[in-house]
Amino acid sequence: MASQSKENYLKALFHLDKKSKDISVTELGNVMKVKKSSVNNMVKKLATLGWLQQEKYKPIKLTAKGRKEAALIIRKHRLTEMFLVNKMGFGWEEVHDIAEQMEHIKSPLLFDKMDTLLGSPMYDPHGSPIPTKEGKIIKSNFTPLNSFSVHETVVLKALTNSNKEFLEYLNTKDLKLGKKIIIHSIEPFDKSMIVSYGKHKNVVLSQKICNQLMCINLK
Amino acid sequence: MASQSKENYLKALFHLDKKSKDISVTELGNVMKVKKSSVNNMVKKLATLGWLQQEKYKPIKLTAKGRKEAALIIRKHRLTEMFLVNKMGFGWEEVHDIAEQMEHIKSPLLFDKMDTLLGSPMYDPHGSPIPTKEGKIIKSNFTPLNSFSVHETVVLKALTNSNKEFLEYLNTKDLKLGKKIIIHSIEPFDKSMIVSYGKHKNVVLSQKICNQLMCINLK
DNA sequence: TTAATAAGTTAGATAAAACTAACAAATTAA
DNA sequence: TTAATTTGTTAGTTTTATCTAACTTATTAA
Repeated sequence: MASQSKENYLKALFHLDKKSKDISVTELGNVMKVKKSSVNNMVKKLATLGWLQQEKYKPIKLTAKGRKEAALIIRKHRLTEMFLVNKMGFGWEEVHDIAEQMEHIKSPLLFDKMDTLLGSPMYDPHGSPIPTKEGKIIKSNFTPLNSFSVHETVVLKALTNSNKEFLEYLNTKDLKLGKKIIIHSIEPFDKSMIVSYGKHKNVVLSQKICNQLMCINLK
Repeated sequence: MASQSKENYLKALFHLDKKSKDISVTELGNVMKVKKSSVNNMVKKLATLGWLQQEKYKPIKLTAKGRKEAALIIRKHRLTEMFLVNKMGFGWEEVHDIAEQMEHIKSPLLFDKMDTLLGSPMYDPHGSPIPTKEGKIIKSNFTPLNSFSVHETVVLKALTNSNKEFLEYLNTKDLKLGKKIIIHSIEPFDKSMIVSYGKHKNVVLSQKICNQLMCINLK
């Protein structure tokens, strides 16, 4: 059974892997907030666990085994977030730090129970897919609000970023997953959008915000 | 913020303190399953945290601060157990190991929420009192089934021991907290009792078992 | 295409929490 | 009351995960 530290590296590796396939020691160090010599050290240990492959001076490559292991940790994280929000009444902005600790708990039973009580949810409260018990992750076909055009109506399905400040901003705007968003216009110079959703009419959303709101076209 | 290891020592100290006031290095080592030199080392660190007082070759004395800190960890443990049983459908024999991990989670909010959802319970699923947020523990006036006499009727209120095997044994006997137990007779030589409770008539309970069933006289 | 810079590696140090082995103090038994 | 035993302490080692500093390889720019 792996230490919490190893599990955290593995998670970071997994997230970097999604973006770029090739992972650098420096990048991983930045994410983990440790020096690159520490990364180097740890990477050797993770290699002996079969979670990644490493050749001197070459980028780090996660193995299938490492990816699966990571997915199972992320499963615990996301199930916890869903449980905290849907069963315990937490706001979506409050659950990350708790899930960050709970994801290291060794108890298949606990997470199975959460899964059952939640009815095997496919997404967490921020719209991120929950990996299956087999470590499979469904690929969502959501695209940023940015990528849609004027007069389109879309549904907010997920966020690319779940940091507290962003979520609190969305709370002030009453922007929740599932909301139907109508795009009225797009400012040519700053790419901000004027949209309506629910009771909120002609709300301005900056490009930065729009880029983090993952949507699908309303059929 | 203290490490998990320190928190575990503190808990062990608290439980030993309840029994004997004076705590020895050897005793603590036995409970923690570490060598006494390790205990000695750790005790010095806990002393600098103000959790205990130590004089060379003298027994260890928990401070009020240490006792309070310990009570707050035990509060998290017992609230978790109660939550797992009452809100998630776990059996009382399944929750100890999970709570053992959850008690180290840093999130006052999580445990406040459990407390609220449970309606601020006074006891955990094994009948142990849940310390208050201020670190106070109510003293229960329960006594072992042993201590009662023939023809008395008592109510099972708590267990002195919550190990899995014992709890599974109680499950097979359908012995739950709150059951009214009538004492029919006591064997003079082995002190076993013949009792009835609920639908179960003339059940034999060994002295060892009776000693771990904490009851009160039915008024 | 060499020189500067960035990225990766190695060696040695530190802190936490455990260990073993040796020793000192306290307790118990002869 | 001395001797044996138990209990407690100290010193030095190990493992994990970090660090700094020095060094090597790779990449980028002049």
